[in-house]
Amino acid sequence: MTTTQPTRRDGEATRQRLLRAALELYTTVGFRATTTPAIAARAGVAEGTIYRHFSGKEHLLNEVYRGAQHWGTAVVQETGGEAGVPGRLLQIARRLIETAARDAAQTRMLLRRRDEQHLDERSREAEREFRNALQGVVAAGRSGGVVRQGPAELWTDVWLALVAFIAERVGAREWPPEAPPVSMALDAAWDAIAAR
Amino acid sequence: MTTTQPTRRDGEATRQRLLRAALELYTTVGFRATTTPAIAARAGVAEGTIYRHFSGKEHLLNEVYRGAQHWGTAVVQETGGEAGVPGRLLQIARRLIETAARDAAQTRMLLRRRDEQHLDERSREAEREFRNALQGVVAAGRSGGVVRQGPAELWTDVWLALVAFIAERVGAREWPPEAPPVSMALDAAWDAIAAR
Amino acid sequence: MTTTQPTRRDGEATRQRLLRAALELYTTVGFRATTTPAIAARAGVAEGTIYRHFSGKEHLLNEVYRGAQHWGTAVVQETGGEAGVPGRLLQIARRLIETAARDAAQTRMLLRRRDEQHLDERSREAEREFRNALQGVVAAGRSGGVVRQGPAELWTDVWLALVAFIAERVGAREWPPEAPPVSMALDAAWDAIAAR
Amino acid sequence: MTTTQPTRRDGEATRQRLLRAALELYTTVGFRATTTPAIAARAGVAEGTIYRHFSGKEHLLNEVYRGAQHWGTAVVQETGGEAGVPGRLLQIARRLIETAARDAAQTRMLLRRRDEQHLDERSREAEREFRNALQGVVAAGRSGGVVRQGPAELWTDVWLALVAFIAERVGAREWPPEAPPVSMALDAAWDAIAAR
DNA sequence: TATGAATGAGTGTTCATTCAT
DNA sequence: AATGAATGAACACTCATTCAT
Repeated sequence: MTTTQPTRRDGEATRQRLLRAALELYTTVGFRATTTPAIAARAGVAEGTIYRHFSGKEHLLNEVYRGAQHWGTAVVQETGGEAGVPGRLLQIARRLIETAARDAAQTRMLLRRRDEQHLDERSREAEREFRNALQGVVAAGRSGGVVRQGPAELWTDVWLALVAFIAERVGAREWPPEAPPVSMALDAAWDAIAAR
Repeated sequence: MTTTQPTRRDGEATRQRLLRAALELYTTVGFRATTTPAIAARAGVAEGTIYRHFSGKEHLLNEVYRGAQHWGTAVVQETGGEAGVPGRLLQIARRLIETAARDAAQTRMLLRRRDEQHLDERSREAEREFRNALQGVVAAGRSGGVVRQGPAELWTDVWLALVAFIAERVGAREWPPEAPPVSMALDAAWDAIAAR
Repeated sequence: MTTTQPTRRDGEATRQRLLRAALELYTTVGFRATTTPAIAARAGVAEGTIYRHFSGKEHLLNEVYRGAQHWGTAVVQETGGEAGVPGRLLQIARRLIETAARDAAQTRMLLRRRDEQHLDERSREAEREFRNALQGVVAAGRSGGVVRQGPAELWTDVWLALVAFIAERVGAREWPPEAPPVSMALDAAWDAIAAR
Repeated sequence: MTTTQPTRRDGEATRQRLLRAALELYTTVGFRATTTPAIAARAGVAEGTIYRHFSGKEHLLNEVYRGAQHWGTAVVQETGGEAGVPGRLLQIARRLIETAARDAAQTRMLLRRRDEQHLDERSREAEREFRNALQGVVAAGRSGGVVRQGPAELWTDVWLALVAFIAERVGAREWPPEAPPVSMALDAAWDAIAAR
């Protein structure tokens, strides 16, 4: 038996539970409707405990948001290898969609476009990193002539809008992650930005 | 006598001002953050006056939402004529985008996908009407072989996701309605659903 | 029967009750310990009602404070006539002490030196007006040679410190307003600042 | 062996730091506004540590208060010698004012008249001791005919009210301890209670 | 029809105190 | 003796809704 650290009352677990509770609430009802009583109840702690780990509701939102953006950035960075740009985008989309099937909240948090007024500078920076990582892939496609002419930023956003749409459906359990509409919509996403 | 009833202190104007104020607030800050004090202040009436015209905040939201959906349905129905399906979709998109340039709120309200928990059955019905009207166009394209194989519903949603993306940019004044990115993205929207 | 105004629900009465409740609490337990539930309970209204009349606890404090300072200024201005400076100061002190006997809160609020961090600029200005009015009397005494040499401001503060001490005792019902200690202490207050 | 006990991890230092931190906070922001997080932070210990040394916030306040009163009593007792009553009072006042210049908190705590609701019986007793010690000096003056007729208690309070006023100014660094207003006000304090 | 004072449930946050370590 | 995570009651304040005018 490898005991898990001499335990020291472990406030880290509480922190994680709070982050998870907030993530789930934010992505289902939005920031305003996510109340501190609800977060605490879902995390199974007292309301005051939130403030031992975060300076406030907004701080908690930002931590959660940042986590999702970092994860998204990692997803982009981990793909690649021998695949060409279309294949790499497909890998990324598949990873996001698979995750959405298991954990709708995380993907939703990554792709959502809401409550931006409550995000701080570091969060926006994390978002930019994710976008830039993805845009790097698209720009490579543009250079290679497989992506349409025009700003890579535009095609990144177009492609992402469609992937977000698919992930939302999968996250909502309307589509299984391997169902035909997913593949069809992924084809459409590529065709939207592919050079003709 | 065709005059609008003379004696009635014409609360209709008040009603319209409330609808407009609510529309603008909903589309910028969301349902929860749209408070009755804010609606009343923006409409220039007392808070209690809201309840002369609507049974509550939720009722007001639904009226506003329904108005936008009906307008969207009308936009779809008014297009057509001799144009083929691609041309007709383009007409529709252009109408929505032009409106977004002049009045971001209306288009945003039509295309937004949020706060659905607060919508009543009639509102959902109005939304379905709009979707169906548009889907009729797309389905015609499918029958005509110009739209991809697969469910018309799917291609309607895909196309709409991209038009919503464009309208949002235009409504936020990031793109003028006639700027190149608009046309490019509209092309992409069509290519996403066009038969190859 | 002279009816008191067509009544129009009269929110002014509520405002006055809130001011009075706050005055009494502030002068007995201090600003921090004066809670909004306590103010509302003492005024016989709901807690939310406070915010219909004042922007917050701090605003309410300032209104109350200003009221006391204005009253103090009026007391100084209403005295005078044929009496010399010593007589005039005595008149002022007597008015303050009589009021303290009937209404300890008002005099306490006028003379208290606490919670200054919560006072706004207008309140400080009102305080300065009171001090200046009183200082005018003391300065006249200095010019007339009946008050000690040295800054009139200093002798104003010294005199006021002792009057505050007396008013506090009277307000606390430890001394009746006409009891010997009051007169003796008033003599002492004058002797403290009188030219020898 | 005169060494301070060697093994004990000397929590006495912690206790002193807590007393000092509390003293400084109480005298600047008051009892209610002095929070346990603030006390702990200023003392450089964890919040829970407070409860190793004191049963609660109120206990801590009382210890601090008692310390100040005992110090005040000692100041009174250490003066005297060949000086007459006026000289002795002046010595006392000077000691208090000098201390205020170096350590505003201690003198403020001795002379403050606030938060009495939180003081326990022993604290009130300590306060009475200080007052009595001082009153002994004043009573001696009365017997000797140099202090006014009337209760010694009254003249003690009058004199102390003015010394508190001076000490406050000095503690607030508005007056240097040797500046002319200090001497003038000290003269006034004596004249207030001196037999004519 | 319109008002706006009043309400009370609910919000985010603070803090004195406890307790396992 | 010391820590600091956890608690829950209390706080200042907001807001959707009601109702007398």
